[in-house]
Amino acid sequence: MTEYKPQELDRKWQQRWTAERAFEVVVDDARPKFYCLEMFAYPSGHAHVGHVRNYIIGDICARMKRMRGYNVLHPFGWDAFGLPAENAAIKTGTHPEVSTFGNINHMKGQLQRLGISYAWEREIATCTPEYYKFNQWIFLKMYERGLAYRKRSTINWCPVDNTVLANEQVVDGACWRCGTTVVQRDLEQWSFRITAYAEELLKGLETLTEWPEKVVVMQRNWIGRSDGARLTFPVAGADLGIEIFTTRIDTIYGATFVLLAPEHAMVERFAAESADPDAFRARVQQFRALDREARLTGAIEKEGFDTGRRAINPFTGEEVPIWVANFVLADYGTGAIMAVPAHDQRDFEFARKYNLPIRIVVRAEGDTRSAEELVEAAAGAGRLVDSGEYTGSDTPAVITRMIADAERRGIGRGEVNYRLKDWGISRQRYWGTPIPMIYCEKDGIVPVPYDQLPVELPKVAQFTGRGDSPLAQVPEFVNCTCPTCGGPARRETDTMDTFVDSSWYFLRFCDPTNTELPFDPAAGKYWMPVDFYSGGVEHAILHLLYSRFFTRVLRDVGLLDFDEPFKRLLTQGMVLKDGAVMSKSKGNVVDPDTMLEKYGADALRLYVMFVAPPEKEVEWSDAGLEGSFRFLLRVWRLVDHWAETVAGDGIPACGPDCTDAERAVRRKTHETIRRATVDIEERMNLNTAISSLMELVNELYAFSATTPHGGPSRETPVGAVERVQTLSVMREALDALVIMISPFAPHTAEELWQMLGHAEGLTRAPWPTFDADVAKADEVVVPVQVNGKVRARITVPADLAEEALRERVLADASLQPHIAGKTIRKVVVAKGPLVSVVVS
RNA sequence: GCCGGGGUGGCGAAACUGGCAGACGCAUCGGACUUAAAAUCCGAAGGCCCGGAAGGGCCGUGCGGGUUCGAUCCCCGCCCCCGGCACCA
Repeated sequence: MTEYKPQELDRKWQQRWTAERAFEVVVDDARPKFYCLEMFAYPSGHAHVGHVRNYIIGDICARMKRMRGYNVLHPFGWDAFGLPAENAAIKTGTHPEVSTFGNINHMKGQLQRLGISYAWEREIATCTPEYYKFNQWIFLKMYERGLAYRKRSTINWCPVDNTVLANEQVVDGACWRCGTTVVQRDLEQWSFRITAYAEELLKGLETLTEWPEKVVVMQRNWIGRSDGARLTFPVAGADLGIEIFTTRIDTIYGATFVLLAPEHAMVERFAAESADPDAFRARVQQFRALDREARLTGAIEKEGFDTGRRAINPFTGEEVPIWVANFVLADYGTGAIMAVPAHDQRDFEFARKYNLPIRIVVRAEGDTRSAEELVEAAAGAGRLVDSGEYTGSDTPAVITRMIADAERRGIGRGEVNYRLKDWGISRQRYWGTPIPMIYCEKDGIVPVPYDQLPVELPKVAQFTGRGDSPLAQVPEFVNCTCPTCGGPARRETDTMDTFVDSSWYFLRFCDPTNTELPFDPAAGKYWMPVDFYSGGVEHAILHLLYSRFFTRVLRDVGLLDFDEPFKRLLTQGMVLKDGAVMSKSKGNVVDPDTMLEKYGADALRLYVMFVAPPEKEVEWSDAGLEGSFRFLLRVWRLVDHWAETVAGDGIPACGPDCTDAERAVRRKTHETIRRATVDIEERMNLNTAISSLMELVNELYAFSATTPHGGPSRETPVGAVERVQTLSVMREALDALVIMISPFAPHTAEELWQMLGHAEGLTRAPWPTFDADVAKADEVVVPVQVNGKVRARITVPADLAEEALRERVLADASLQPHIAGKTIRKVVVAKGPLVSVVVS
C-alpha cells in the first residue's frame, strides 16, 4: 500500500499548478465565463482559519466551475491601505509600506499552502500607485459630475494629541492613546453624493434575487425611504416660514407645537432676535453638549425649551409655540418637525414633560379615550376626528388628499426622504489615497489634471500621531503649482476612506495592469458581473452598497453597461473557538499552518466545509478535523487498493451484464453525482455534498469486501481475478469520486487521479454527468401509513402502477392487524412513493 | 422598541420545503485483527415501556392550539437564543 503523505502532496501539486499556470485565464468568447470572488483581505499579518474558511468556500466553487467547462476568473488581492498599519507606524516606527508588504507576503504564502486556486498574476494591492491612481481617476470623474463635493462635517478631535480620530480610535468617549475626552470639530471635507442614487440603489435591490434576504433587508433599511410631505409653517409676526417634514400629514390637526433641531439655521436667528441672545445661545450650546455626551453613554433624555416664538399651522390657522428640542435630528428631513403628541411617542413624552397640549385627531376603531387617559401615543392608523373638512376620513387614503390640497394651496408638497446620507470620504491620515485636488489662492479648488495622476504618497513622513493630517507636515507634498495659473498652490492633504478602494477592486481584476483606465471596458463586459461573491456579513451594508453605487457611477461614465456588480452573494459564517470569535487579542486563534503541518491542506479544507453549511457559524473542533483526515485516508486506501487493476486499458464501459450488486454500485455512483452536483453548484450546501461522497465511499468499501479483491483494509489476495464488469463499475465510481472530491481536497485528488492512470491533470477534467437511467432503482421500498403512522414497508417494482400498488398494500400481511375489521375511508398514494391508508 | 434569522439525539448537523425524523460525521460502547496497545475494519446506539430473544408498543423536532390522510416544514398565540438598526418625524 502506498503511504498517504499529505504534506508532500501539497508541495508537489502546488508546484505543479504554479509551473503550469493552471489558474491563469484570458478572455475567451468561445467559453462561458464565471467570475468567482471572495472579499479581498486586509493584510493584518496572519490569516486564521476564520478568514481562511471564506477563501476555501470560493475555491470549491472556482474549482468545480472549471471542471464544468467554465472560463473561471478567480483572483485575489489586498485591501492594503488603512489605519492599523499607520497606528503600528506610530507605535513602532515601521513604515506602513514595509509592514504592509511584509504582511501581504506572509498571508499570500498561507493561501498558497492551502492550495487556493487563485490567478495570482492578477494580484493587486490597493496601496500601490498603479491601483490608487484610479481611485483618483474615479474621484475626478465624480467631481466633474457633481458627485464629489465639499461639505462641513463633524469629526472626533483629540485636543491633547491635536489630531483627528477615527470612530474606532475613540474608546468610551476618550482618545485611544492618551485618554483625553474627545471633542467634536467641524471640518470641510469631501463627500460622495451617494444620495443621488438612493432611489436607484433601493430599486435595484429587487433584482438581487440571489442575495441573502437578510442583506437585502439591511440595505433597504439603511437607505430608509420614507414617503411624506414637506410643509411650511409661517412664523408669526415675521416674514419667515419653518419647513417641516412629516409622514403623517393626516395628524396635522393635532400638531400642537413645532420643534427645531438645535443646529437648525433659524435657531440662531431667533437667538439674535431674543431679549437675551447670550442666554438663548447658552441653552442651545448646552443641548448640543449634553447631547454629545449622552450619545456616547447611551440613551438621552428628551429636553428642550421654548423659543418664545410661534408658528401658524397652515391647515388650522392656529398659532403654536416653537421649541428647540435635542432629539430632533438636524440632518434628516428639514431639521424641524411638527409635533403631534397624541400620535407620536417621542412628541408625547416631550409634551408630557413640558405640559404641552395633547390633542387626539385620529381614532382607532372602538378607542374612546381622552387625551388625559393616554399612557402612550396612539401611533396607529384610524379615522380622523376634529380635523375640519377631513374629519371622518381614514388614515392611509386621506394622506394623499391632504398632500394634494397642500400643494394646491402652495403650503407644501409631497416629498420622499432617505435615511441614507452622503458618504464623507476625507480622512486625515497618511496611509490612504491622496485626494487629487489643489487649492489655489487665485483659482480656488482645482482638480489635478488626469495626466498628472497619480498623486503619489510621499515616502517620507513622520508618524507621530500628533497634529493635523500627516501629509500636511510634508512641505514637498503640500506645495505645488496650480494647474490653471501656474502659480503657487497647496495640495489637499486628506486621504480617502479605504472603502473607496474596495468599491471597485472587483473591476480592476478584469484588467489589472491597465495604465490608462481603471479597466478596459471590453474586459469588464466579458468578466462582469461577479457571478459568485462571498464574504463576511459585516460588509452587508457599507462595502456592498458603495460597490453598487460605484458600479452605477462607472456605468454613467460609460465604462460599464449593467447596474449590479454581484449576481450571487454568500455571507459566510464565522469560525468560533471556545464560543468566541477568533481574535489575536483573545488569544484563541487557530493558525492554519499548524493544522497543515499535522494533517495537510486537504483535511483542513474538507473539515471546514463539512462542519456546517457555509453561511452558518461554526465552532472549531480538533476532533472534527481529525475525522476529516480519517475520511481522506479512507478514500486513499480505497483508490490505492483498486488503482492498479482498474487503471489498465481494455476495460470496457459499464455494460448491461452487471450483477445486482454491481448495478447497485452504479446506482449509488450516479445518485451521488446528482446530489453532489446540485449541492455544490446550486445550493452551496457543501457539507451535504461531502456527506454524499462519504456515503459513496462507505458503499464502495462494502462492495469491495464482497469481491475477490476483498476490502481495502486487507492485502489483495494473490491471483485475485475480477469480473470485467466489476472493474468497469469500480473504475466509473472511483473516477467520479476522485473528481468530485477534488474541489475539497485538490492535492489528494490529483495524486489519486494520477494513480488511476490519467495522464492529464485534474484541474480541468470534465465533471461527471448524471445518468438518470442508471440511477433508477428497479425496486423501491414503500412505507405504508395507517392513520398517519408507519405500519409496514413493502418492496415493489419501481414502475408499479398506482392501482396495482393500492392492491398490494391492502393485501399485505403485515398490515392486516391494523386494518382488519375496520372501514377503509381513503387510500392516498403520494410521491416518494408512500401510501397512506385511513381507517376507522 | 422595530426589522431579520434560528431553537431537531451527548455534540456538529440532515431531511433536496407537506411524505419513513435524526442521513453523514464527532464523541461513546461492543466485536474482529494484535502477545498487547495504537491504527484499521465491522457493528450498536433518540427516550420510555413490554419481551429471554426475535420483535413489538407508546412518546418525541422550544411551548400551546389549528389546517391536513399525513406537519421539523403551512397558519394562529406564546417562550428563549443570535444578528442588524436604534429618537429618521
